[in-house]
Amino acid sequence: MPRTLEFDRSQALNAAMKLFWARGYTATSLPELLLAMGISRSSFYASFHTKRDLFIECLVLFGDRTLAIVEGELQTQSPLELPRAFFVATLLDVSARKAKQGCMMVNTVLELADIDPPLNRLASKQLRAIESAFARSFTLAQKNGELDAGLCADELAARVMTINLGLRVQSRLCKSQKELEPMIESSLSMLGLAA
Amino acid sequence: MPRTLEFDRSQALNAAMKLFWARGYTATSLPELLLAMGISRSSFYASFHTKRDLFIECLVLFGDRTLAIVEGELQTQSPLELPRAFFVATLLDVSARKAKQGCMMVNTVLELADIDPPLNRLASKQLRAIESAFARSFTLAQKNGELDAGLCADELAARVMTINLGLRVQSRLCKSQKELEPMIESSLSMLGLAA
DNA sequence: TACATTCTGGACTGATTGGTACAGAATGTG
DNA sequence: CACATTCTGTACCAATCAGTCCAGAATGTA
Repeated sequence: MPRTLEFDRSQALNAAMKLFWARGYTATSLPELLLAMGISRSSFYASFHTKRDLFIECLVLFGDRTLAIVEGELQTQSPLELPRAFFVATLLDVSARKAKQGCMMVNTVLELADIDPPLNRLASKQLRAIESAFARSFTLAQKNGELDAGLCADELAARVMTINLGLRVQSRLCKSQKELEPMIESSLSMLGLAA
Repeated sequence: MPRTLEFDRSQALNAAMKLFWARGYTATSLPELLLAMGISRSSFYASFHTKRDLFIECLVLFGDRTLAIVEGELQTQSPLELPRAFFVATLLDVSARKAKQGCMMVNTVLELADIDPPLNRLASKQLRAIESAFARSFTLAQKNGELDAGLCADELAARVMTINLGLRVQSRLCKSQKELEPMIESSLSMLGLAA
């Protein structure tokens, strides 16, 4: 079995994800993808099948990484600190470029809601997975007595998600990270989780 | 000066806006637009110049109408009731189809942020105009003593806007209006404006 | 070194994109 | 009725789109 693959698949996938993340599905053309991924057309179709298949793979990658951030913070942070840790990790502790790109799942939902329902459902599902992770951590906090058991953990998680979605849109507006920081503080105080 | 225009310009513009609103800029093709507007290619270019020019006109129309809703509610509602009135008017007191379309300005920002900066700036400006209208009404309420003068009116308006953006994204997810209603109540209680 | 196998670059396809050109239909004025 | 003017339908354009195809380059095995 001679001639091995001449490019790093996961590296190419990562480059594609960056591009889709920044420019969306429709506006990212195949030639642009090939250039960013550093591969040729035939290698592309041999390894990734279609543009849409590649997009799905990128979306899953992005969703998994985002979920990993939440789960990761859960290891070291108290559940009450989780929303702040998540906002800081994804909006402030990243390059200005990444912050401006917002969240790939949110971008996808807004771009493709009426255009490609299956992709919309996939992105929605991934967002719900993140919301569930928050809900689980709040339930845990209630059992530990860290969090008032009167509040419904699911509703609190839903509030965090609405705020989160709002902040993602704000980060795609002209706003710099300097403007974003007080917004995050303000949001946390709305949630009753201020410092 | 013989032969008058054979179509209703504002009606055609309205049809175009509906389509752009639902499907976004890139995914709406010229043939689709012509069909929805009920005019032919030459009439289109004679009256609207380019697809992009038409989109700008639609975006301005949408922004003006949204702002008119805020200003309109201001005539009859107390400033403290304004956020609820706005959410209800734009998310619940509309058809399910319209609710699912979200907000055209938000959709535009997310679709075109990196693709067409001038359009992004236009949509951002329109969103800021709405935020300003909220801020003005809160300042007024403080002078009337309806609202605690300790709170900063601008920051309260910014909070309303973040929540608003979050709800617009939620409305583009699979969520029905039945699921949206408790989210609105929950959001108002975060803002300290619950019933 | 020779072969089988696998990958790669570039030419090509048909469809679709936004935009233009122009002939002819329609209508108000004289 | 004739003309000038304006609008509209259609054919057309170059560019770009995603996707296919195949000749030839590259490499592990024998």
